[in-house]
Amino acid sequence: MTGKEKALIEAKANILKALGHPTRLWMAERLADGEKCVCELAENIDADFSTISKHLAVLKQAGVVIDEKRGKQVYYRLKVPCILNFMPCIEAVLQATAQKHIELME
Amino acid sequence: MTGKEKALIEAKANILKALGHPTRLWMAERLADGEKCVCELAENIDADFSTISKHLAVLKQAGVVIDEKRGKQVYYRLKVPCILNFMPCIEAVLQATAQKHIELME
DNA sequence: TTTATATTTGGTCATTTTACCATATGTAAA
DNA sequence: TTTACATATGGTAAAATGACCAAATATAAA
Repeated sequence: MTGKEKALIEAKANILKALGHPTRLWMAERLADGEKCVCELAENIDADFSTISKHLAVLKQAGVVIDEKRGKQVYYRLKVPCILNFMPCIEAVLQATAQKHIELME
Repeated sequence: MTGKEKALIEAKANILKALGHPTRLWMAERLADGEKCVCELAENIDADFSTISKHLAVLKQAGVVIDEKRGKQVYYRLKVPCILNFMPCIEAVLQATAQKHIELME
């Protein structure tokens, strides 16, 4: 594996890792239907505001979202919406894993 | 968010997290063109065998791969191949993040 | 059987991650 | 300009992760 290939794999893994946390994945899914300010994203998450802010920073650093400050608020949106096209497949994995998760999908 | 929704998000995040490590992502991509035994996967990875084995265990636990022992060897394969359909989009994210990564994609 | 090969498991340690609190920063409203 | 609001940042402690080594297990070959 060349250095370039290695760097590429690392960059890709980094994106998946960013999405690999329940809070961050939830926020990314929320952004599927358009931008939201931090306060809107925070509404349904039971965590400190600082925690939420840091999760958003991780998504931003990974290139999954971009932010824009407008007035007092900061709006986040998906940078590349296809990100979420993946979800049906992820759910297929869960289906295939049956037993343990099948009831989640009903 | 109901308990069920929370559990679902956690399960999905867990799959993404499993793929969110360079070694594991690399192995998953390797499996795209069919099953491989651990020894084959290990060939191009510079890490202890025990480390590789543990990474495979993570992928297995997440439901990304399944294993089958045949003779002295254990063969792994993707459980739901669509997993890798995601990669073009991941690469699109890298493209969009330009500057820092653009040279990786040439 | 003994021995060699392939893979997994258990233990340990350094590093990373995540959550919270407190505090800082930027902007709009009073 | 104060003040209030929205968000980010720094610090810190607890938990999770990842890497290695040593040892266990399973199977095939001698």
